[in-house]
Amino acid sequence: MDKKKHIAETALFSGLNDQQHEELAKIAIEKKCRKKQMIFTNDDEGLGFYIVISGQVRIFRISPDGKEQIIHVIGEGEPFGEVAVFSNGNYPAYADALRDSILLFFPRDRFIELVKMDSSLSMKMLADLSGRLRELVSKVEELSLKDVPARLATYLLLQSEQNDNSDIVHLEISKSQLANLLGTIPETLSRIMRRMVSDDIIAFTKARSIRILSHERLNDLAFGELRLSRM
Amino acid sequence: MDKKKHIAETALFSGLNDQQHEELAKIAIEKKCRKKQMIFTNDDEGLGFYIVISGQVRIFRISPDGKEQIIHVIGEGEPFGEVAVFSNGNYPAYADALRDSILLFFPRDRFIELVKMDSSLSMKMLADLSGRLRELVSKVEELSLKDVPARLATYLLLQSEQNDNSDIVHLEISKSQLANLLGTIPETLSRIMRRMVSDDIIAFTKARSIRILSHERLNDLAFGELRLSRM
DNA sequence: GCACTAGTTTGACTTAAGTCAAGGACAGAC
DNA sequence: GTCTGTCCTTGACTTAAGTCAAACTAGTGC
Repeated sequence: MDKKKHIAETALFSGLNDQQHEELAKIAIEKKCRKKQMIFTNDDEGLGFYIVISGQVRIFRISPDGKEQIIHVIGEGEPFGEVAVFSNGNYPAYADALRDSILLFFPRDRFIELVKMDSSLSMKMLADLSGRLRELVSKVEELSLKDVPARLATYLLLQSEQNDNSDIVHLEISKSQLANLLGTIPETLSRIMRRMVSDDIIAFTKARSIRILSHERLNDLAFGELRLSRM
Repeated sequence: MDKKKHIAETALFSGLNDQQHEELAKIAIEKKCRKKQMIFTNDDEGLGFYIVISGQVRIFRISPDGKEQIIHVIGEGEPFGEVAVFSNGNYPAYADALRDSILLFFPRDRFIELVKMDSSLSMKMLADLSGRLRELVSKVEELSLKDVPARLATYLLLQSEQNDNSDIVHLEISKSQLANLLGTIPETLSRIMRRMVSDDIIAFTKARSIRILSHERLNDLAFGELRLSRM
């Protein structure tokens, strides 16, 4: 595998120069994991961070009675586990693979050496962590201040936006995992989708493909200006 | 006001040397604000970040119908607004003063110049943002996976822990604001406190002073291993 | 000390969403 | 094509917690 090429293609490191990519590739270790394989838990010491080269990883927490809350879904080219690199201690959550995945692992000590020597790399990492914080602030808002239909609407709009405001949203994760991401259970998600179909806001073209019938009404739903009909 | 002295006393910058404190003091601007004064909104461009020298600030989001979710309560010596410095765009939330406050403001452009020149400063900021991320991951977990009594129990245990596991917790914010922090409403908070008093888990010594009667049962409540009696 | 305002508590009632169970649909392996 | 296991849907029911309103308490300013 051409580690340097993959590193250069990530959003995180793409603005760095060839020499920097070379240095990063030197310390990066390729790791493969199978679907459902645990990558780290919150009992594990934070020995480094990862970038997904192929596949998909979720970062999540588990409650004592086994319920899961997904914090992030990490797609190709994206980093995860950075927090443990820059603050002593364990990883703050669990990470496992939603699909068979190939990862690059950056050992903490060696990576920190690079960061200390290279201010453009440290600026990249500061921007990365700040972006993560923005996401989490929004997630806290949604979990506290929005009901589940509004959360789903927000998610669908965001997926559409990442696809040039396309009418078709292809779910990149299963509905059960989507429920875990939205802070609800699969039963509730299923019911809400049915109500959105009944209200002509969305339609299902295939199992995991949703057509948005009205961006405007979906937007109103996301911002609390519309409620779903009861069934 | 001796800016350099205050900067040196903050957890964020305390490990830096005298010269660094000098540089930071040169760019820092003192700002005063009154209780309830808005410091920034999420429509404001992120021109810099702040440190609380005295007083108390909350970072929060508001829903369309006016409900508030507090993201962080910022006490003396603590920074806020850092996210906007390292990622382009607006501040990610609102900030206002819970008490009359004195702040130091660090303009974004001048601060970034310092960070780029000084790897120990960039490492400090990376650690700061990572600590913030840890807090937010826990908050997401609590809002999704814990009921309100467990959230309150968790909060009280944390306050106690920060006071050497004292039996007495003095609430540093009003109960209404505590409800906003815990993602609930004052009515619910009041009812749950009453049930905890009835179950002999806590007692009120004064309006804002809580005596923890059983750390163990409070801990069990926090981790879902105990439920409150109904009233 | 008094009046006013803000914060808190309490009651009655409603609702969003969870629990539990079972059936249906889909995907993968042989 | 068939079988098995997993994912998803649906129904019945329950519950945590929210809404609305009013009363009570605490804090502040004069």
